[in-house]
Amino acid sequence: MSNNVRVRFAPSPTGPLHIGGVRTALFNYLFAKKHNGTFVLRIEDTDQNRYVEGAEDYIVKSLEWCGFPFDEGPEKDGGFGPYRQSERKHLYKQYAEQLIAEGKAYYAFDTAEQLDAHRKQHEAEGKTFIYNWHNREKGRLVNSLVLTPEETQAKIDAGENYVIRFLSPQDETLHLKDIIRGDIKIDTNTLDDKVLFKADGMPTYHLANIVDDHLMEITHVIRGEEWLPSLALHFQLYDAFGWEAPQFAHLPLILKPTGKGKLSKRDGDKLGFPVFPLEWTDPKTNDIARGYKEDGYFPEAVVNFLAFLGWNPGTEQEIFSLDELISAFDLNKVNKSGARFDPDKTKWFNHHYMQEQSNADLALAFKNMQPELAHIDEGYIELVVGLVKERATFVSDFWDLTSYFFSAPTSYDEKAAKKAFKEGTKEILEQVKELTNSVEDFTTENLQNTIKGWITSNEIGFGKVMMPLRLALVGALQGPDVFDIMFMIGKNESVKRIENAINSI
RNA sequence: GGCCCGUUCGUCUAUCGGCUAGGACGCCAGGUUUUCAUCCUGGUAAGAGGGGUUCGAUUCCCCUACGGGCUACCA
Repeated sequence: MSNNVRVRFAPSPTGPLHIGGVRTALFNYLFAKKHNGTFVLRIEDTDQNRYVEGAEDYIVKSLEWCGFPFDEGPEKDGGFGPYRQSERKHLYKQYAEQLIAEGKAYYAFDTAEQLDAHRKQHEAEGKTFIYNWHNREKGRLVNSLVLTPEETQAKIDAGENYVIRFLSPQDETLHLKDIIRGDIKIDTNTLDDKVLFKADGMPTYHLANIVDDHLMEITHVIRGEEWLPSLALHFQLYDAFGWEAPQFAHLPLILKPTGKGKLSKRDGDKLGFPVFPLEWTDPKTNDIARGYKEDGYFPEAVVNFLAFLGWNPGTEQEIFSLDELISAFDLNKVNKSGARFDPDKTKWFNHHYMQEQSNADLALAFKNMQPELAHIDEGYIELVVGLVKERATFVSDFWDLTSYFFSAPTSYDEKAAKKAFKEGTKEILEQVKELTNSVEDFTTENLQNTIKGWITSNEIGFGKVMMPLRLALVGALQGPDVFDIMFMIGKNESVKRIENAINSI
């Protein structure tokens, strides 16, 4: 086996990629790049019933948007393809049969109904049904261990449905190794004889996974904690085949922001945040699930907060670019316990990355989003964005923050008007209008000098002038520096808005 | 029910036997901005409980409690 690190992200195309899956992909990517290794995408579509149209494409697009595309995968063969398990179908059966030939697996003919009845009966008796030697002894199970070879062959010849099950040993203690969790001991007597090969001719996840990881020379399996209970089986399978097992790392789960359980789509709907990277339209119901991209998150922000769900560098640095993550990443620093998802912190990250975007890029995004801006000069939008971006978290915040740069206020905030428009305000605004008109070279600085100078020399009080002036220009008591606003909208528009205010007091 | 994993501020987390238990988000207060927001400063708040081991436990071990996952011919 080569020394090159090879990891794989192996989702099932059963729907949009959950944010937890994106995190798993990210950790695989970081680990691979950290060790100059290869990041493989493998599509695990062995369950034909759950296949969803468009899901694979969605997965690929999601990884691209996040900024960590795979090195090897569907349509990108690195010499280990094909990368869809449905296209590798022909590979698996021989391995299952090899195990049968070696006495490490066996045929089972039990129907779903029979198994269900067994489980129900055990439950009624307060016992646990385990499909292994416990029940074999009683002869209730129909498989090649209790039937004679002739009976077994007869059933197969008759075309009866069968599965192939792994024969797990009696009275053994397995010692499993996990990079994140250390050593785990398992008593084989608690293990089911898992199905490796299904009646429909497809392998189960367990078989396909082990065969493919071996054939694709995967060195490290980094996956979610929900797989931990399968680890014993997987180790036994490697052992049964005589293959060297990769190293395993089971990532902690991402939990709901509040309440019990792991993060689900419903939490996002309920608390108002996406749980998918990209928007997804369900092909059957046409239901739309929102995505981080469409909600206005920057991929850098998504990557940064995802990286900190279950991992941290051990320093006090929290802002990391993808490259910085690669050099800082370490599987040994991954936490064991589940991480609650915090939508507020993701917003904080987005606000941070907003400040790092260029005004030109933001202006373009803003313009594309806002129909009112269709005919506005991009250079102007860029200047406006530069004035307000520090107070925005999303591009979609811009319109509320800047609409008065593009059109005059049509009303004045009631509370603000009460505060700003008082006795004598009308006269003051008349004067301000005159002053504004008198400024020849209409710059922020000249405006400021003129109006502030006038306030000071006449001892009027800044609040009495600045508040109504702001309200006249903006319509509310908010926004950046008043003189910046006047400069941006220009002399004529400034004068017009002051007049409007005078007329409405 | 059975098996497995976990447990530090409300949340994400640092600490790898010797600390006034650190940082970030959130929240609160003050300052800057003669507006609002940003920003800056400060504050709030934690090692589940009980036993051990040890000169000394958040840190190691055991029990309990709680949380999570798995328990399909799904991945």
